[in-house]
Amino acid sequence: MRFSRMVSKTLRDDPPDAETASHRLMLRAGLIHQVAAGVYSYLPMALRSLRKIESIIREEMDAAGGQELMMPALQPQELWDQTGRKKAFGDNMFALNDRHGRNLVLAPTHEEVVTNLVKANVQSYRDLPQILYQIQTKFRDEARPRAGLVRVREFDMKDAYSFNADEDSLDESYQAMAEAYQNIFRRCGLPVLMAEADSGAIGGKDSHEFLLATDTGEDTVITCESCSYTANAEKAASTIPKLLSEQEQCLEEVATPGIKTIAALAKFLTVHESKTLKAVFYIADGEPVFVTIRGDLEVNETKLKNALHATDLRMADGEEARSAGLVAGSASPIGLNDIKIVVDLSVTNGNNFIAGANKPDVHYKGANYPRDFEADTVADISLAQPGQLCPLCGQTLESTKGIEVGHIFKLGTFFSESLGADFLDAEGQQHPVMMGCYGIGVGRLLAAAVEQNNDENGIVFPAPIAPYQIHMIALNINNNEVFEVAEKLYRDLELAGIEVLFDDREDAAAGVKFNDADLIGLPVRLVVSPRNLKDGKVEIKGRTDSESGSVALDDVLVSVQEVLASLAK
RNA sequence: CGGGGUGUAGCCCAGCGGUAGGGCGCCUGCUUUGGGAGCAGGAGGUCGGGAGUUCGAUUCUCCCCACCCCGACCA
Repeated sequence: MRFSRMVSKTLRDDPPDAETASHRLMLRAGLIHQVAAGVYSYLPMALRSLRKIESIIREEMDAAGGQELMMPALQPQELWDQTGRKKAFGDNMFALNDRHGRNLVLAPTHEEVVTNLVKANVQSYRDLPQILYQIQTKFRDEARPRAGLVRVREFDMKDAYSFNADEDSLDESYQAMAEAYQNIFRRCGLPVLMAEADSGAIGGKDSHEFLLATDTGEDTVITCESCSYTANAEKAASTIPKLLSEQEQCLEEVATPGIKTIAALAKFLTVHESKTLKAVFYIADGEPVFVTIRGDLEVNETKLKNALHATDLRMADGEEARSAGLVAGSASPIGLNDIKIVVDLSVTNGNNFIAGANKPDVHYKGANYPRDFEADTVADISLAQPGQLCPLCGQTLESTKGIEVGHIFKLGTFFSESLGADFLDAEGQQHPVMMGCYGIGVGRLLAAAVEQNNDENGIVFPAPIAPYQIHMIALNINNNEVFEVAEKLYRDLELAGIEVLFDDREDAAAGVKFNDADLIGLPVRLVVSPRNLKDGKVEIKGRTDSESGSVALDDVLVSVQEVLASLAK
């Protein structure tokens, strides 16, 4: 490709609205163009990268036994009513009417359609298992699109769906997909974290997320430094050091004037925060829930939601808390009636806690569970934190931010039961098909790759997904020799099947060309200039090399092939 | 949905109650070519939209819209 013919322009200034590196750099390098909030055009170079990622995904999906198909984005709402997911997605789903007034939606994902397709085509255990996949545009009306291509409303996504006769078979498909995912990210040149994940309201027993570690990621991953334990913070478990059990004390009021926070309480009474009880008040599916947890820990709302089997969970506001008889700063499960009480496991580990007394400026000391208050539910609802201990090996846990680029789920029979996708087993018994689903956000993966791979000068594309392999600059192209050598080299490289972006601009200064090359970030830069040609040489430099080298004109092709081969490893 | 911010040329921005400016980019010509060059000439704007105040509004007031950031949200 000739730079002079490219439709996209690089921007001299950083776009002021773009905060995250990938958003800023993709706009500056002319990879994407914003159309609306969370809606982008992919310019030719970004599309080339996207296609490369897609083709790696296709190869690995096919190798894992997947069959590609294409399904409509435009779907009847009725289909989503059958599974109840119209309501579940709510405002996140784009909905529209056709000319007859029929209700249609733009699909945020395709379980309904693919399950119906399988229902029509699979009747026997002999037809199973199946893995079907698609790479297509999906739509979600995100409450807040952000960070360029990281969270958008229209996006390119690979989704695979497995259909199995039983759990063992589902396990095999799930395992095959997990391995394919590892292959995909490795082949893209992207180190990925595979983390245990919350399976959500519909998910079955297993779920894993694939994340690229970046400081700007939306997800937090808890990892163990010494074993393989890796889990999304929403899901992660941790071992909390046991407290020494003391001789049980009596419940006794203690004056705590003006004390409203755990930190102030612990300081005032000169005890560790772990000797206090924290009280948090939630509304779960419209019903008030009182939660108590040790003062040094935080509530994990995902775990809480799961423990309550709730679909909607939020913190209660001050008014709701007051009307339930709670006193801000001194709230307590002790003496509470008529409210569901959830007690974190940590509260059963330790005794003689300092707890609120539901009276202003007064706390209890010597609070003990279950002597002094009851629980409707006791469960692990605490947020795993770095510094706590690994539930598998007991070593210290760490925390990393990451961007979720893939997610795999065992779905079970939710969709097949709602939509009647059954099969007959060898005994002639009818069963709903077991399902799994496996997604990769392709556009998001591109953004995450840029987010993870850049420096102060621009993008540093991993070679497998770079739009071109070579960025060739001709300096002083009006010089006849430069012109002829560069043109010939361009032809030779292309004939050798090497992808070249050839900066043939006549009017751009050397500095402009160098800066654009750094900004776009292709793996290898060649410079043809009068200075090097004097010695019969061409300059060659890897994007991450600090120094450039030079090679004789006749050896350029071989050198380039060698460098690219070493990058492919 | 709450909080904050921004809308002026392709991009980044300044400005002001009297009808709009700079830098970059773009076009023409000349000069120039190793890290965002120089000279000369030129094109390009319903100042986000609507209403109001005013002799006059890009500027003041109100309403709306769009976009960005934080939070809520993200099967």
